[in-house]
Amino acid sequence: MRYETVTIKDIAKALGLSTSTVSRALRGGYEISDETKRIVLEYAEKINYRPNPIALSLKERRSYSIGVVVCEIANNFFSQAINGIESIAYNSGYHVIITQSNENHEREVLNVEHLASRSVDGLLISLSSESNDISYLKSLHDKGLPIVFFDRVSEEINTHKVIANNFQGGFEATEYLIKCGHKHIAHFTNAAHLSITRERLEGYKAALQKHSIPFNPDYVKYCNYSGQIQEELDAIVKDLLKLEKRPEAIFIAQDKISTSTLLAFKKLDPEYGSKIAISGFTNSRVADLFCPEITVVRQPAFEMGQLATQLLIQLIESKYPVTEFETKILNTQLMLKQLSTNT
Amino acid sequence: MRYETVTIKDIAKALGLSTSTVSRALRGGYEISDETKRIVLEYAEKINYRPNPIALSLKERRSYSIGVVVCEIANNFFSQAINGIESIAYNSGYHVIITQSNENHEREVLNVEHLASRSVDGLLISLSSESNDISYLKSLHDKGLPIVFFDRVSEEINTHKVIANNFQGGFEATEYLIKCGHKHIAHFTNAAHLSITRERLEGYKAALQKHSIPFNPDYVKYCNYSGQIQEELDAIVKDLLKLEKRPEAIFIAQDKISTSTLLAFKKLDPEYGSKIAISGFTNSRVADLFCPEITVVRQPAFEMGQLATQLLIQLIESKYPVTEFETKILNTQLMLKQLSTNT
DNA sequence: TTGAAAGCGCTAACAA
DNA sequence: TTGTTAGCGCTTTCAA
Repeated sequence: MRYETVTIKDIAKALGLSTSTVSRALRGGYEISDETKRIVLEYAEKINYRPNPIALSLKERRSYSIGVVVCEIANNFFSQAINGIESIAYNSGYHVIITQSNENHEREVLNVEHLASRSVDGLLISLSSESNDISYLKSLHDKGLPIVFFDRVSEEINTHKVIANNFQGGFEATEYLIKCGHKHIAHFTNAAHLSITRERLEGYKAALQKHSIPFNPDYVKYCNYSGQIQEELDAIVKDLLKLEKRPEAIFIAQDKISTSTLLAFKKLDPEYGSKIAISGFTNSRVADLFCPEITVVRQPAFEMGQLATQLLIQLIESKYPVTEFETKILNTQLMLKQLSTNT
Repeated sequence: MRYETVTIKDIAKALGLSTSTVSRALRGGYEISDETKRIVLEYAEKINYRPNPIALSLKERRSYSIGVVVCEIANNFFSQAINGIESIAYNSGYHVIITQSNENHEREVLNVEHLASRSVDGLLISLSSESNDISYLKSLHDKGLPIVFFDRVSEEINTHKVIANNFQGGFEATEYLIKCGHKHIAHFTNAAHLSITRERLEGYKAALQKHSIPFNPDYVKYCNYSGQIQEELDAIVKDLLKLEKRPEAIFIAQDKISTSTLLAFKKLDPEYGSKIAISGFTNSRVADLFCPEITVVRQPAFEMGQLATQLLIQLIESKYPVTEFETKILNTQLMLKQLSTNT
C-alpha cells in the first residue's frame, strides 16, 4: 500500500453496514432508506471519502478520461488546442491525459498503447511527422477505441476529423506576398507526406497559378522535424542562399519553421534576412514582435480542440455504433497589420 | 465493455492452464518449466497480449506513473522542464501525466486530487500564483504521497525542492542594466507571495544596493496572472507611463510578462517602448528575434525537470521513509549578446 | 430496505 | 511445477 485511503469498506465497518448498502447510499440509489443514506453521506463527508477511480475503471472498463497525442506541447497551436480540449472535457466530466510524440513514430505508438491500456475512453491525435504507417492505430480503432483526428489527419482511418482550412491558409498567405509585389516566393513546410503539408502546398500552388507565376520546385523545402531542429533550417537556408535566383519572399507552413528560419537568416545572412518578406502559419502571440515581422496565418486552435473533443465525446457516449463520420474544416485567418503610423 | 482486450484468462483457457501459471510464465517466475513458459510466451505474443495496468494498479496500489502540475504548458520554461521530466521518467519505467492549473488554485487542487486518486506514485509540482494555502497538499504529503517541488516551491512542506538561483538571476539581470548606464530600473514580476517572486526581487534589490541606487517601490509591479492576461500588463504599463520619472530600463521576472510588456508598449507608446532597455527571465528560443531585444536570463529548465524527477523517483523507490530533504539550486545564465557588426 | 456474493484482471500465499 | 483461492475497491445481481 502506498498511502492511506478511505474505502467503502471503512465506512461500512464504522457504520455497521454492508459495503453494498454504503455503495448504494453513496450513489444515491433509490432502494435505500433516507435515514441510512443520510448517515452514510454524512460520515463519508466527514472522513473525506473519495471513490477509487481505478477500481471503477477496472469494473466499468472505462475511465472517464481521454488521451491526447500531439507532437509537442511547446507549440502555441497545440497548447491552445489543448486548452480547447480541456475546456470541453472538464465540463463533460472527462479528464485529459496529454502526451507528446516529439515527431517520433515509436514514441507515438508507445503513448497510444499506454493510453489505450489505461482505458482512456477515446483518443485525440495529431500524427507525428514520422508516422506513415498507422496500422497500430487502425487496429485499436477496429477494436472499438473511439478516435478523432485533428490537425494532422489520415485517410486510412474512417472517423471524425477536425482540420483547419489549410488550402485557404496557404493560398491567402501566398497571395498576400504576391500582392506585395513578390514573384519569387519560396515555401518552407513540414514532412512531405503529412496531410497539412499537402493541403498548404496546394494552396501555395493555386495562388501562384492564379497570378500566372510558374511553380519552381527548388523553392519548396521540406522539414522532417517541423523546425524543431535548428540545424535543419540552417541547411535549408544555406541551400536557398546558393540559388541562382534567391526568392524575395517565403511562405512558411509552420510555427517553429518560421522562427527557426528567422534565426537561421540572422545567423547566416542578416542583411538578406531582414529584407525578405515572410508569411506563415503560427499561433504565437508574439509574432508581432519579431524582426523582421512576419505576416501571420492563424488557425482557430482553441475551437479545433473544442470541436474535436465534442465529436469524440459524442462517439464515446453514443449508444449505437457510429458509422457516419465527418471532416470539419475550420477557416484560418490572415492577420493583416493595422497600418499604424508608428512601425 | 468498451473494447476487446485479451486477458490472462483467455490465455489460460486456450492453453488449458491456470491463470496463475500463465501469470508466472509471463513475468518469468522461476518456479515454472521452461516448456510451459515457452508455450505461454509464444501464445501471448501471437495474440498480442498486454497486461492490464489498471488491474495492476488496483492490486499494487501504484501505477508507475508520476503526476506533473504546472501553471501552463504553453510556456517555454515549463515545456522544457517537462521534457526533462519525461526523459528521466521514461528511462526509469514511469509514465508522466501532465496537468495545468492555469494559475488557478481550485484547478490545481482538482488536478492534484485527480492524480492522487489515480494512484500516481509521486507528484512534481510548481505552485499556481493563487496558491497561498497548500494544506490540501500537505495532507496528501502527510499520508505518504511523495512530492517534489520545482520552480515555485513552498516552505510549508518539508520535501525535496529544485529551484533556479533566482537571486543570482535577478541580481545579474539588474546589474547588467546598471552597467549599461541605467539608474532608474523598474521591476515587473509575478504574484507577490510566490517564492520565485521574493527571490528575484531580492536579487534586484541587492544589485541596486551594490551600486548605491535607491530602491523605489513605485517601480515594482506585481502580476497576479504572470502575464497571461494582456490587460494586466496594459494597466501596469499605463501606470508606468504616468510616473513622474519614467524608468529607462526594466528587469522582468517572467517570460509571459516580458512579451506582454513588449506588446503593451507597442500598443501604448511604441516610441518610448523601443528605447527602453529590458532584461528578463525567459526560456524562449526566439527572444533574440524581438524588437526591442531583451537581454535574457535563462533557467536550466530541462535539467531542473530531470533533477526533480530523479529526486522524486528516489523518494518513490526508497525502502525506508526519507527524512532528509534537500533544496537544489541550479544556476541561471545571463545570455550576453555576441557583439556582432550587424544588429 | 439491506446483505451476501460474484466479478472486473492480476498476483501471490498456500496446497497439492 | 502447477493449481486453487483470496483479495485490491467497487458495483450489481440475487436473496432475504
